[in-house]
Amino acid sequence: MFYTSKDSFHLAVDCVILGFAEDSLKLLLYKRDFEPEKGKWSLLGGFLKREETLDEAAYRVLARITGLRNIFMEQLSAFSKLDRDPAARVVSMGYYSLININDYDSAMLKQYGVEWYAFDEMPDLIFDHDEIVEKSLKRLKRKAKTQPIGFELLPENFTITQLRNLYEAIYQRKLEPANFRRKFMSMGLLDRLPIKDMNSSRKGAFLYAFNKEKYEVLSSLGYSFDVSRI
Amino acid sequence: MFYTSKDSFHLAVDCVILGFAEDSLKLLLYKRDFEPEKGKWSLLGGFLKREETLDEAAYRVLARITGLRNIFMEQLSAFSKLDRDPAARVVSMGYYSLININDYDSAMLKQYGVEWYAFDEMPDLIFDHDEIVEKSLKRLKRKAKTQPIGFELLPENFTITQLRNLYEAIYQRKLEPANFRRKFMSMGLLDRLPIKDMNSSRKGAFLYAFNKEKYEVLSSLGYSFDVSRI
DNA sequence: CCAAAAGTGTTCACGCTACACCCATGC
DNA sequence: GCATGGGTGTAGCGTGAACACTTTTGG
Repeated sequence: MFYTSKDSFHLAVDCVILGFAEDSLKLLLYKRDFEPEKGKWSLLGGFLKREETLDEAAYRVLARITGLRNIFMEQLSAFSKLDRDPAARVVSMGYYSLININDYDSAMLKQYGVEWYAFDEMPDLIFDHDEIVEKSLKRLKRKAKTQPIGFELLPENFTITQLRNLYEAIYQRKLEPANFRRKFMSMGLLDRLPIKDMNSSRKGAFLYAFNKEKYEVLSSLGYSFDVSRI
Repeated sequence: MFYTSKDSFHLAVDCVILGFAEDSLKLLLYKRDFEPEKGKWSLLGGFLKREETLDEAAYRVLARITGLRNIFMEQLSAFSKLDRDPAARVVSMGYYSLININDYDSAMLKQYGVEWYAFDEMPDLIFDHDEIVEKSLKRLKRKAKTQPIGFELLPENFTITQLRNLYEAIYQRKLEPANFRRKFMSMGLLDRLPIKDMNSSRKGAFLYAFNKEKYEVLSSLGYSFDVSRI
């Protein structure tokens, strides 16, 4: 039959799992307990199975380690260099996901040999995983400007200063506190709670929640989220 | 050995080849001369071979039909639904490329059974190829706003009106001629030639050329191409 | 009262919008 | 001279950038 004459390939998914804590972006890395490259650090990955799509495989890998479902996750791109995995020809689909680091069950960390790393303290990764990480950061930077995906990285309630710290970590530059606040307030997508966070200042800072429903309504009416010019 | 226990898959590439003529965007479609779905229209595609990357496979497919090389081409995303190809499990990587339709050797059209279609006159496509096409249009729309990729679709020399017609086709809305002209002129990336195109008006319209070198210099200095607000 | 973070006000400049207007030329 | 598309001028408005200022409260 026609198709059987064609080459076939192992297909994998590799996930860049991003979180935000202590005012900086982190990613979850895995210390390999199997060959090749046993003992070295890598992204979380796995092989595609016959009865699942790539997206399903990526969610399976994520859920196995973090226990989390219904997470923001997106395809990056395919990585298909001939010798990227020295042991065999493997084509890999890169994914990235954004998780609220507090939701993450830290008991899982030891159990699976995974660890959070800030980007400037990251060990060398195997294969072309550095390239996948780089791509995920670029994507996050681009996407955060026109879609409210930043909130995926924050707890449900947050102060404007926390939100600004997140955007400063993503954009990698300082943002004017006054103008940043006004910009986000003016979009009308943040609900102010009658609660103050008293940890960071004597005056206390109001907590806010992102109103996803309102975003979707406005979005469907043609309004666009745009924080590309802050 | 570890890897041999894993499933393996046929991998394909499918290319959305876009051109611009008669003030509208077109794509190159292929009338299949093999099963499955023989006689129906599809994107140009092919199977990945053992000794090539996905990008190489996409360029090979493009070159075979158009004879063109050094073309703008980019990965869209992977398509991996279980039954997308009824004959076998095939995971496909979608690509899109932008070509100057005049460079295209029209003798090839008949020889390979391919044809240009405007989007509103497009026949139904096989498998999930409509989805791939849709994705390519979305990508083009997004990308054209912050990168000068529109020029890939035009001949080397063009009038400002032609350029505006292209952007109107991409954005799918009318643009103010006066403001559009000023916006592009102010970027300093268009070289005016001492030649007028006399076809479209009595007065004649100057021809321009996109100065890629200047763009790359400015780009590396941190200036950004941005026509997102016209 | 003071320090420090939260939050508000205000000015300025730039760039987009809208539309009026001039230009060149073939008929 | 007039119709037509090419091209310029310009007033008004909105918004981002910068920075001064007020508020709150624990020490």
